[in-house]
Amino acid sequence: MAPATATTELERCVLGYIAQEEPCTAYTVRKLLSASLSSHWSGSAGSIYPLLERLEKRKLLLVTQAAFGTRVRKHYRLSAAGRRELVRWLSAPVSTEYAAHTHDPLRTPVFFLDLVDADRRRSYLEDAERQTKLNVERHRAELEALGADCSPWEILGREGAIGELESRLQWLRRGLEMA
Amino acid sequence: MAPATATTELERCVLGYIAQEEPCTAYTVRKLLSASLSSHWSGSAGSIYPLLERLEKRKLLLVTQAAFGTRVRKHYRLSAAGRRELVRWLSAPVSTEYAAHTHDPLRTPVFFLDLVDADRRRSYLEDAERQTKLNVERHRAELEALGADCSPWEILGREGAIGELESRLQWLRRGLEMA
DNA sequence: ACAGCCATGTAATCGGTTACATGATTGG
DNA sequence: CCAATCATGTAACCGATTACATGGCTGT
Repeated sequence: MAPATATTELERCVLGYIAQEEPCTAYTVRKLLSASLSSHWSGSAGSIYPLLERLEKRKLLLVTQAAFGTRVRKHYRLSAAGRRELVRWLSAPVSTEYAAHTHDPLRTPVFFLDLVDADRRRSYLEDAERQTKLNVERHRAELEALGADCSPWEILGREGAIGELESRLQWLRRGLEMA
Repeated sequence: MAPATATTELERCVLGYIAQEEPCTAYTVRKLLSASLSSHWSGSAGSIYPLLERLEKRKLLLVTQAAFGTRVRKHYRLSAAGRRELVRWLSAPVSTEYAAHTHDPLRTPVFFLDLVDADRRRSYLEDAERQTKLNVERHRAELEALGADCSPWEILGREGAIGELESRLQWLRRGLEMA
């Protein structure tokens, strides 16, 4: 009987990080998230520390405490239940909501571009293209800098993000031809 | 002096909808959002009614009330300030945070696929591919059903979503070759 | 009459953010 | 020794979600 474990995307992502890095601390997780080139999650303290407490309370994590001056430093590992939850996430079926998720903050405005003049349209699309190109380069550089020790799935994941940006770029260029 | 107008993406999107449909009601906006194939926004009552109140309080919207039995029905239009805010959104420069946004809920798990066996990897990727393909078809059908009366930018926007899904699909297929 | 949809809202909750407070460690 | 950085948290807020409550309209 799975107790209706409504796990958020971020919670599962953190489970994944911990599985790869265990034993590790909250700070490790935060650094991984804030190092990400995607602005989707910030890895702020206010999100991670309570999240880890939640996972611990749900017995998905095992904690070992070590002295750290006056404070304690907690090292997290996955529990058996945590590993099960992770495996569940990494198995079909994919939630239909996740599959239906399409979103691009640069795209939303495009739906309304007929409301402004051609100059503004051009300047919007040009700026969007310029910034997206920069981001593609950033992602490529990071991918290249990635050691050969990382898993092929890590590489594939990063290539997926690059693919997302490149399709966006190509699409913006079609927009520019129209503008 | 713009008074530090921190407008959310959803707020601006609603401004855009109202500009296209004015005068219109909260319900119109809700229907537009919930009809969207993207699961990013739900258009729930709890989000839209308070949001419109906020925009009204900030003088971005003009309201005319009409009798509706005991209740009132509010018709919204853009104010001059609302139109300015909208134009600002539809002009460069694009916020760097928006430009850096890359996210795909189907991709995140892929980073951790080395943690499970080949069977689960395959089943995950196959299911993801199947569902994504379905979504591409849904989007295409809607695009085709779209009347010729809509703006070319509306069409471009929808094609952008399709492009996002198609790049995802292509990428999932590369994953399947690896799995 | 009443079932079912159209339409407007509210309340509780939730998962994140920013900003703040504070302690420990390291390098100049 | 002091500044910067590493590291652990907390508090206030915020914008969304779900669930609920209610009223009005329409067709049978």
